[in-house]
Amino acid sequence: MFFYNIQLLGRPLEPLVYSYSELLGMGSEVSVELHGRAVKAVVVDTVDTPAFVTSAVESVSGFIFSPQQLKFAAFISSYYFCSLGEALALFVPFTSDDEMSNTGQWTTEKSIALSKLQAGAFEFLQQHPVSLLFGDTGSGKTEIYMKYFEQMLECGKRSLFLMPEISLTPQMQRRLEVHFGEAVVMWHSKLTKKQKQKALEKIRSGEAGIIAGPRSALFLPIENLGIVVVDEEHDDSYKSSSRPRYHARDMAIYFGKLLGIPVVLGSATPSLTSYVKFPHFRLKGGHFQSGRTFEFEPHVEAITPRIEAAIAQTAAQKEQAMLFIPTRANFKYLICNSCGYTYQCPYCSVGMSVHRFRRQVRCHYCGYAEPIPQHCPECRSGELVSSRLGTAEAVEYFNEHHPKLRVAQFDRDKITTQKKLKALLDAFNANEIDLLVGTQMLSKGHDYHDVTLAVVLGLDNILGLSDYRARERALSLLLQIAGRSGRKKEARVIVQTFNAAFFSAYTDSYERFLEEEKRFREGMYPPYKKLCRVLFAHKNWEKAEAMMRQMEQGLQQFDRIEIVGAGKAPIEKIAGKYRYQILLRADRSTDLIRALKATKVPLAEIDMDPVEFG
DNA sequence: TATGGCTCTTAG
DNA sequence: TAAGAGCCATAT
Repeated sequence: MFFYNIQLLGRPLEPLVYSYSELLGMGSEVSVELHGRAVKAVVVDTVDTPAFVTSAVESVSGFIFSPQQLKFAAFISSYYFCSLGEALALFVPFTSDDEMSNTGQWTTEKSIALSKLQAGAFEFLQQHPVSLLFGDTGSGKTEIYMKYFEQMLECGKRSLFLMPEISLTPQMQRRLEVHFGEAVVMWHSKLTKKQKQKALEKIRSGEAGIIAGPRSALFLPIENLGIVVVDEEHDDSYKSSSRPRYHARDMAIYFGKLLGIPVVLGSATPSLTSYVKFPHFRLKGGHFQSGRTFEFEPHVEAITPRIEAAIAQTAAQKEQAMLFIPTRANFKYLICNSCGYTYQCPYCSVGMSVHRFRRQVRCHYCGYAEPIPQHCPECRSGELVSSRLGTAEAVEYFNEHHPKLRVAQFDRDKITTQKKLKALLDAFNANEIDLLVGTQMLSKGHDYHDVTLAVVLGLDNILGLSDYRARERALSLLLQIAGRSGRKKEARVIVQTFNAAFFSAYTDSYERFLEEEKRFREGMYPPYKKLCRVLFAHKNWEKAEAMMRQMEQGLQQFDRIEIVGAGKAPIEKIAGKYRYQILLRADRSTDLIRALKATKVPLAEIDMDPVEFG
């Protein structure tokens, strides 16, 4: 009988000991019984005969996690503070019915032609293990990636292409398939079981040459990988907001080092972190280098006469406009005009948003909804007035005041499926829509052919966040949205803000912003310092606070880390749980990890390199 | 005295 | 994470 340390997949547990009559290799995927139920698990160690009674491994699946995958998982587990079993659960195993065959034969339609500038960029990227392609929208970054993929295919290697969101995969798939046909495989968590199996078969057989998808694609069992490309590397969607709270861009870089293969990051508005850490190639130009004029209007978010006129005029010229508002629903808040009370969710310390069509107020954190209240529950006399304009309200406004204008709403409330997304983008590009009103969704790399007016509201709300990246986020958002316009024809960008001095200083050069932002971050924030957030959430606030204080005391023993703050989280309660947090800063992550490992208390949820501070 | 809901403990 | 034990409040 042999005894093994076994990690249960997806469970936050230390390894458990099981026995088996035969010798099992490290990384073997097995099925074991826990509480009378079969659970998938992985063999991670051999151990001596234990003093307690063990049960036997039920079955062996045949899939074996490679030494590299095990090493990768171990790194994720230690860096992001999760069990090895939780890290291993990220990886996609082959199942026994995935067929094995020979390596694929890849044929590409025709060689990808690059401009002189693009060729220069390509050469640059090839010379560095990790590099940043800092290219304006429309400057042809994708062709450069594709050239790299083509070259990989020629030497028999596969390429992994990461993008921030599932919603971006169909259009990229079409684009890749023009050149690479059947060698393209898209992977994401929303694929059906069948589609997943088909994709895995193609990966296993070697037919797949280019594997593309959002962050989960990083954990596919790809043999013979030659390059990893992380497109739109600045995008926060790469950071997982649940355990393991990994950053797929950072993990792609780690993985690339582990395999000894190049990693290419690409963005029109790169993160300061990548800009500082890696050599970059500046790819300028694109559709319309000077094809945008920016106008600034100092105003709180509202549809002003100037904006209304600009949109009407654009439509009159048979051209298209987009309107960005960082808020869903009709209004974000309902405020008492007598006592100033903001109508709050009973389960979360956030305001309820007004959804007039549904005649409801809804909490955007926990989903709780109720009929729109008529009177202030605090003073019982005041009227409730709505504030902070949202997309739905803007759409209704235009429907009412400009009935001939064809308006569509582009946000999470309206675009709930891939089908709806495609239908809307098709309609927009077929010129059946004059004005697209949307949230952050507008800023993602969807294809819009011919927008000549971009109106951007509410940036001050982002700039005003107490987040060290508020400036970076607000400016990159503006430039990403602006970049959706002016592709064929000169475009106008109207920015409603009281911070025109800030935005106007950088609209023509994100690079200049990055250079100046360095000074602001130096000695305080990433990439010059490491941050870590430790969150405590519990129904009982005393318990959450007690655990937080206990951990704070423990952390005070370490002198290479700084406790930036410890107390209530900015959003004190979500879904009935009270939240406390500790923010830590250090020069090196190893010091943070050492202190946290030694101090860990129950309830503590550790978020390394946080991107959210609420 | 049974039943459900909740919290806490523990898993091999 | 998920199941089981223990505890308390309330129904019966």
